[in-house]
Amino acid sequence: MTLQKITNREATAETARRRRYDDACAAAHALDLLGERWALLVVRELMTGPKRFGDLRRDLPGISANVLTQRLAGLEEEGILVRRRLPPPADVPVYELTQWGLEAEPIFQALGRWAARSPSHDPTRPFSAASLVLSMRTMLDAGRATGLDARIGFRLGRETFLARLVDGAIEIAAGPLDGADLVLTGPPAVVAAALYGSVPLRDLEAAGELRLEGDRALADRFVTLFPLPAKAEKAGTAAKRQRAG
Amino acid sequence: MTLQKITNREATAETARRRRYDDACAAAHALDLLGERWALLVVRELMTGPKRFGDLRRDLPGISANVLTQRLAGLEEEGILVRRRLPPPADVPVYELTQWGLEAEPIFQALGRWAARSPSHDPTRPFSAASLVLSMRTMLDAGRATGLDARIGFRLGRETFLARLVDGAIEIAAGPLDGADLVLTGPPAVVAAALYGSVPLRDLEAAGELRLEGDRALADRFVTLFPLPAKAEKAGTAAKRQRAG
DNA sequence: CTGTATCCGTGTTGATACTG
DNA sequence: CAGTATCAACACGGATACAG
Repeated sequence: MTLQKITNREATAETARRRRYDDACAAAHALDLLGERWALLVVRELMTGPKRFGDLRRDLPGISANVLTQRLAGLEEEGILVRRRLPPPADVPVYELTQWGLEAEPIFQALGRWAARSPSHDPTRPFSAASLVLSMRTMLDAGRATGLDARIGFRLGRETFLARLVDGAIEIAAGPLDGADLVLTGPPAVVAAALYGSVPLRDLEAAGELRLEGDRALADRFVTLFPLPAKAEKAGTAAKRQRAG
Repeated sequence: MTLQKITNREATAETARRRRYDDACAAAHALDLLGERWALLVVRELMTGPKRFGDLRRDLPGISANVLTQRLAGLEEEGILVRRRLPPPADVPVYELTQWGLEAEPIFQALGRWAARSPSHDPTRPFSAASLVLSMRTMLDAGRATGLDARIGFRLGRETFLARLVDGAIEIAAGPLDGADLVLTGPPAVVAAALYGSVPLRDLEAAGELRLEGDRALADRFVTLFPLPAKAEKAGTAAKRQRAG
């Protein structure tokens, strides 16, 4: 049995090496590190702060426990995250990105900005709190936000986030909602519907899916700050044009 | 046999749907589009212009013909690239990114910038011409390049590229070397060794791996324009520090 | 040259069960 | 709650051979 384990480990190590791209390009190396299925989404979920194993399972619909275990081990080995224990009295294991892991955020911004133009993007899927936070950081239109100075709180499931809008920039972090001018409470998908789906705030409120507390005029302006780019042409259209031209 | 094919197609379509992330996050959708093995590298190779099937096979060491076929089909279906025929007398099939596909370049820049800090990055691997061009666009230090106005040509295998340095920015495209102040000839990996590996130009020249024609002082300055970021801490170091702190 | 067909090893997944 | 262990199904990737 031990022999079996050893040969298995050697076999998987060997194939892991074979599955890497034999390519000096740094982008290809990034895929060696983050390209396995689920890896990037695990990192995404940790971008807003440390999480427990069970949190990650809940926030990544479809991942199985053993795959999550493998990804966490691999990402830790590469120095992208750290497994540690919260100090007592919590004393529970959590996974936390390293500084370098945190610096992967521009990757999500580039991916998100680009894919927002995809004709086949379906936004009516599960949406995690971390995704919402990252998307706001990504999609804020600096021009539309200039001159706005405000604090907006979000209650998304069990977590709370505070956003500070200053001079066309946005800063969002998990934490208490002290001093918020406005607080939005609801599932991430509903907040997203308001920001990106052009669903009127009062409709969401009337449906009981979203709760607003505080400066409602601020809320009305806030939902206009995240314009989506135009969709790319559907597959085939571009080809037809090329043939016609 | 036809029945077999049909059921196979249905089966693969079904699993393709299952293998997508059930996630509204745009970054997750980007992974649905580009996350399959080799997909992103195929796009990378096309970032510098249309290529033929055989070119892609050559420039992607390790990809197999059927995988390349599948990826090209998938990327075409999503509207990321187009298969077309070059006009006579060439009259050969080529693959070309759509406008939207070209807009994926920031993804490579984010991935490359981040992975350049990886402790496990091994730059002594095969290096394609497209990778070199993208890496120069990514890593140019605008500060170091200010005030520099020059045209530098590259002969990399069968292809030639002309870079225009203007006011801290770089523009590189495939094309003739007309009006170049300097021309570098050699394999992409050797040029990379000069730009990123701090290998002196005259050593590479003496070894017969690189040829310089034109303004040699310009060459000496050019190779200083692409500084690499500091490596992240090795896996374990950060963890130790966290435990110690 | 441009792919397609086929075979096979194996990684991924999801389920179940189990440990601490 | 936080994983580990095992297993079966299956599609994917890779190599080779082959076809238009």
